[in-house]
Amino acid sequence: MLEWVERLAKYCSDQDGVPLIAGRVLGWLMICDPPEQSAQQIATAIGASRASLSTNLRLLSSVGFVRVLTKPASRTVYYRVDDDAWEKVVQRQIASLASLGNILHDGTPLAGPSPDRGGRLAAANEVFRWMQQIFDNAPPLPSSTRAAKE
Amino acid sequence: MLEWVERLAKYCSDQDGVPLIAGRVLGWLMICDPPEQSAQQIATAIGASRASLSTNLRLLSSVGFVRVLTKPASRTVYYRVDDDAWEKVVQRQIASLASLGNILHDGTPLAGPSPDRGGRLAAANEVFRWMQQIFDNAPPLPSSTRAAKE
DNA sequence: CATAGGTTTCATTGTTGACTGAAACATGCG
DNA sequence: CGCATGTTTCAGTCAACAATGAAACCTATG
Repeated sequence: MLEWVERLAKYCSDQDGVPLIAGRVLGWLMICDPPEQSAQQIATAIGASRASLSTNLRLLSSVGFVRVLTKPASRTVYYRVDDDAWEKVVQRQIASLASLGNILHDGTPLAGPSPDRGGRLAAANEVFRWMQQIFDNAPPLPSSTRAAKE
Repeated sequence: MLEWVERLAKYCSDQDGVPLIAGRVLGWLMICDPPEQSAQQIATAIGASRASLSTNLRLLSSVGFVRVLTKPASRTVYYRVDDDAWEKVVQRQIASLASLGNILHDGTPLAGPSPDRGGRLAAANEVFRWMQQIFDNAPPLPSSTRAAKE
């Protein structure tokens, strides 16, 4: 249970630069029952200070990974992971790669007209064209399919 | 010229956690003439200490982004960006996302059997299946095409 | 075998950013 | 109005890491 949370948190921290505690929050919110929990509940579950929770919950909701919801007749705020959180993660990674492709594309005219037989920038640009093409021909994301069902 | 290098370096540092100087080295090696340069040359080009160059060149070659090559009758070591460097970047990002998909998949049995009507983990797993499928149906990478040409 | 050009190691410095406790802040209830 | 519960802000600590200069380390060449 908590080991799995820690595994996900480690991924977030190592690979994506997300604060460790934010990763733990995400992990916990993916498997907790019920799916919506107060800052206090999360804090005790993952063993972090309330201050950290405040900071990280604000971060996570500002980037759209968790939803903030309030229940009637209760003054506590509940947090819940957004159903499309991981889709956003994937989309952002792809967008980030695309922008890297743009940078490299912009660099093409700068490369010296040297005996650089088709290497370097040409190879780089090919890769990003390849990626572009893949996503152009890709089926729609699951979320849009889900939305269309209604 | 150097502004472009800086732009790429900033991307590397901000988005990928690569040290700023390593990003500058990569950028410079993408557009310099000739394509292979000594640590000294790079150092003066991007304005960094030789110590930093040593550290970052070791890093970059250990992860396969730059090649180390020596010329006969010269004791200086030359560095050159690998033609497939950016392809590796893309591949690693994809692999990283796939491993994230695995983590989330492994979490599925942990989710409480609560009234979590198809949300959360199910949605997450859909996204990664979607991604998997895309790359399964994708054309081969440019590098393999290039290799086949010979 | 000494030297010179080039590269690496080492210890230090500076900066960044996560994390925390304590205090301040809001808000529903008696 | 005061209290209790829950959340946020603030200032400070601490660890991690990039970057550097200086010194040590090769190794071809004369």
